[in-house]
Amino acid sequence: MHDHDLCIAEAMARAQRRCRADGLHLTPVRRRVLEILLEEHRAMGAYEILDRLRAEGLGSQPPVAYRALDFLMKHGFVHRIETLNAFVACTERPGSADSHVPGFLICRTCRRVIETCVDTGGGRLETAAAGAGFAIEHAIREAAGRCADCRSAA
Amino acid sequence: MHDHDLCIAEAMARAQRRCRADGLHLTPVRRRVLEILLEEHRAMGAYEILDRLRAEGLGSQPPVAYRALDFLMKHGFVHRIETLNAFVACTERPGSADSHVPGFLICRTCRRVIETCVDTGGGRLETAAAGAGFAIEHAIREAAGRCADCRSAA
DNA sequence: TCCGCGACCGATACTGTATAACATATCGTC
DNA sequence: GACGATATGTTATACAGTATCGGTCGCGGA
Ligand SMILES: [Zn+2]
Ligand SMILES: [Zn+2]
Ligand SMILES: [Zn+2]
Ligand SMILES: [Zn+2]
Repeated sequence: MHDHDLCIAEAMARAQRRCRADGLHLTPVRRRVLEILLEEHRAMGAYEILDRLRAEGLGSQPPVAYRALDFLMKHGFVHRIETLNAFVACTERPGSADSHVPGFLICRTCRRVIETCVDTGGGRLETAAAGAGFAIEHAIREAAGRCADCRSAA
Repeated sequence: MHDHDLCIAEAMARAQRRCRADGLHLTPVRRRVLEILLEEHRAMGAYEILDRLRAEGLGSQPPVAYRALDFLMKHGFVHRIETLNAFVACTERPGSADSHVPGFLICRTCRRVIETCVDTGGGRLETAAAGAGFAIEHAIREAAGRCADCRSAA
């Protein structure tokens, strides 16, 4: 069991420090989007996030949410889950400068996401790329399935 | 250099045999969608495929294309490229019964896709899944970058 | 002081992706 | 012919993402 309020507070404090240190503007909208993703602790669609913002008077149009998400992704606070067209707060190395290569375990029932750092290089994909003269710029690994909680609940 | 007409004909013949053997209905729409993807030899959006079908009088509404793609994916003739929300004909083990785990090298310039079979098990993602009690049902690996042709063209 | 500039936000409108729901057609079986 | 299973036609709508314009605010320089 984990103290989720504390978990959120710490993550927000870390983000705050990182932004201050690097001269990034963690504006109210951006801050709140990150907070929402940390609170939910699961993958959320852009329009679901937008609904929250709207309810709180922080912007009601798609570009508001997408701009905030772009900022948060660019600086490593949030990841995009391609298989869901959704977004999740980084739990592994949030805001790390070297954009780490994350792998995701995505529960198809509760949409909670387990993030892991995966190695690059040496895999079959990298071998094939080298053999074909293909220059990899960005790789993703995502696995769908069911988390421990949802399995025991069934 | 490869004889693309022959490449398509062989792939279609294989698909035909497989469907006959397994009692699957390779109907005109399904057949044509597979053929289009083989001809193009790159990732295509559902609506791009639909435009072709429409021009040929084979159906004009989104569900027509999506249903054909669902059939072709279900039986391993076509793969979905999650990072592009697009579809590509399987070139590795088309129609193989055991749904193989494909990895994709996706050129961001020409949208051509290199498919490779990647191993499952032993990777960090699998290790993390085992540790967390997460049951992986479906894993994907996609890498974006630039193919050899597009790199030498630049 | 005033101006220009850049960063952010607000809003409209649009494109693109995907599915729900219901109607129709076709075919082999009883 | 009635029936169930399968496939297709059609309408409507939900969900995802972008282009573009305009406004505001803070800040540095003429
Ligand atoms: Zn991360
Ligand atoms: Zn779950
Ligand atoms: Zn070919
Ligand atoms: Zn290319």
